[in-house]
Amino acid sequence: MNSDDYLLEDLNPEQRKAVQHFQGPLLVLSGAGSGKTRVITYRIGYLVHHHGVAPDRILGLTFTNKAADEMKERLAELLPPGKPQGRGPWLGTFHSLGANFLREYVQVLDRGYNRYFTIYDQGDQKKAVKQTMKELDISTEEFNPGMIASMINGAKNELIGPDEYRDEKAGKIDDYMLEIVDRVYRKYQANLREWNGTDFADLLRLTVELLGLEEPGVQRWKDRFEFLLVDEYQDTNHAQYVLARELARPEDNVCVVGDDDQAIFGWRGADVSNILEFEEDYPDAVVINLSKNYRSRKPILRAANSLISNNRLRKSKEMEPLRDEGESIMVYHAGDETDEADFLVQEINRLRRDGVRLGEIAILYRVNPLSRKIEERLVKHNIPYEIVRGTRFYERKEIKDVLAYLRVITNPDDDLSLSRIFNYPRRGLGAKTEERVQACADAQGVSTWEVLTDLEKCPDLTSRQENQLEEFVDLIRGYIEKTQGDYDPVQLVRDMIFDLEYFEQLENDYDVSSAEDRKNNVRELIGQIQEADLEKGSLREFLEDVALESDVDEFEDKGDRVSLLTLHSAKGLEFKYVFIVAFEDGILPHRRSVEESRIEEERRLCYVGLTRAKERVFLSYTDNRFLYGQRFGNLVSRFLKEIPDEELNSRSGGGRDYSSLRSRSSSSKKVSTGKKNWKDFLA
DNA sequence: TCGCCCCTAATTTTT
DNA sequence: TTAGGGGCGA
Repeated sequence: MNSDDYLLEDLNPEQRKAVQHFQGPLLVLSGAGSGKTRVITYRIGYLVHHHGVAPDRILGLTFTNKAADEMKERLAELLPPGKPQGRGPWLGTFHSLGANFLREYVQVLDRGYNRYFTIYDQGDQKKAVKQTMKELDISTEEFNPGMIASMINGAKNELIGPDEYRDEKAGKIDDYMLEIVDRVYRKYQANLREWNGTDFADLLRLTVELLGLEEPGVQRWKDRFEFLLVDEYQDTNHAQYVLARELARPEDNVCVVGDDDQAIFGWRGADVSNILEFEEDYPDAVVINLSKNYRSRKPILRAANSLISNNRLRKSKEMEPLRDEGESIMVYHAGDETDEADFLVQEINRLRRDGVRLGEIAILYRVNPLSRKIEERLVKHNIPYEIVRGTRFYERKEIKDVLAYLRVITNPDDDLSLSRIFNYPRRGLGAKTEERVQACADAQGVSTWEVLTDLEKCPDLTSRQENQLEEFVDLIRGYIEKTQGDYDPVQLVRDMIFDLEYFEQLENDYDVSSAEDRKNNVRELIGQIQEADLEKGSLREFLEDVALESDVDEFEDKGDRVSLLTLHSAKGLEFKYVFIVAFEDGILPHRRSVEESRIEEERRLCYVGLTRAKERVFLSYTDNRFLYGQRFGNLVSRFLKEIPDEELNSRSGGGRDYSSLRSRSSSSKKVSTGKKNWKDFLA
């Protein structure tokens, strides 16, 4: 025994095997509640302490910043004094790895990108696509820009570039559509280059492309990593799969950790087959199944096991409950959605009386609007709650506005950000003016800023327009100049907001409380810039990473509250008591998933929900649900009968008599027959 | 150009 | 129900 083997003490045999595995490919199937994070962090610790691997030769890839941060924390506790640590392992998301790499090497691609490229998020991307379509005279009514954007993303995630798109997709999608997407994709990509911008998918795609080049710097960077760990491997898309594969080469010291039963992001390009086929990709892979569940009481786990066994596309395995028996799953048949919410209130109060903290309770739902009614009743009964992941901080309009100003200042070619601030706060530069300037820029193949700084390039502007444009250019130029020498970024932003009369604009556009919220958000942003503890004179460092960090709630004080969240965002979390509401066909499984025959992912979603619970699960449904302004007659979820009866404990609640509502709803033309079935919805 | 009103569509979310 | 976008009149 080595003195470093203290790391192995608190691991079970399977976990220990995963931690001790040294070189070569390793697949760790980590069921819910099996101690996955512990295995990953211990494994890194063990590589360093036992095998003497230099920490900076280890790369750990995650999906979220949160997961990466958590790993860093746990690892800090783990790597006790002893060896000088030097540079630590690289722990981060796929995207941040790509972004960092590209900032250093993107110019090697020689396509006009430079290290100050802007990273566009999903919202920006949609706008960019829309603008591109306008330039191409493609109707944004006939073709939904969001849909085109997601098709482009889909292609990028499959590493299909604009030049390959047509050939790759020919025959797979409708010819007409193919033609449109092909054109938009090419032009969109050309625009990104011109604007020195990338979207999220490009961070991966361009990284993969660059790694394929023989450039010595690139190869040195790549060879720096000797051991690779990938968390949540079931969520990788093709680009991420290839990226991991390339980075692992040639030694293939790659350890992937994941659970095919928790793959719930197929709709955004994640490909379960990456994990299902790992053993084919790496024939000499060692496979370890972490099947011991430390989290849930037996009834919960038996229910979850039974449910998920109905999936066909999965590795056959079962979680083994280590915890004791417990209470059965309560199924509540509510009279209507109000009755359902009151059931929650009642049960939560009961738990509370038994000494349960509210923070140990979660209410999970399939679609966000379901939270409304619940919130209403929780408020009414004075139960504190928190919506986990509402609108993300960096997606708020006011934050995007301010960031857009900062981006334009550091990268004026960023047309998209420029367009965002062009007339906000309003300065009399309307859509027509913008359109005209953009058309000039487009015609000459240059960025809008280039045209703006030389208005002669754009002949047919009225003198009034010219004056206003010049004023705008002077404004931006003023800020650009301020960033040339030494300056205090926080002061710059404060001055800018003051000069722009940005707060006044907000006050003008929103009611008092909303404007106040928004102003506070801007103040919060300034606080974050301050906290970022910038090197003297650079906003750039802050802007570089800001697009990749959407974790909001770091700064909010977490009191003792019930958590309300979607099933998707519950992944990776655990609570003592879990309520899953609207356990109804059409909602879970969702109607659209049923229509598109994607039941298995819905079942996994349900599985994820159940396995969040440590002590007890409550399922509720109603055949009388008011949602989207209509009343629906839903059936209980088909998943209910996939859970053995003996694990269930059913109850029914009263509801109002809805037959009388028929007359009332007849005033609404839409609902003349009272209740509707999901089947009829949008039929 | 601005602002209001009407219409429509409505999973899931991270980067 | 409600948010967001487009159309239209001032």
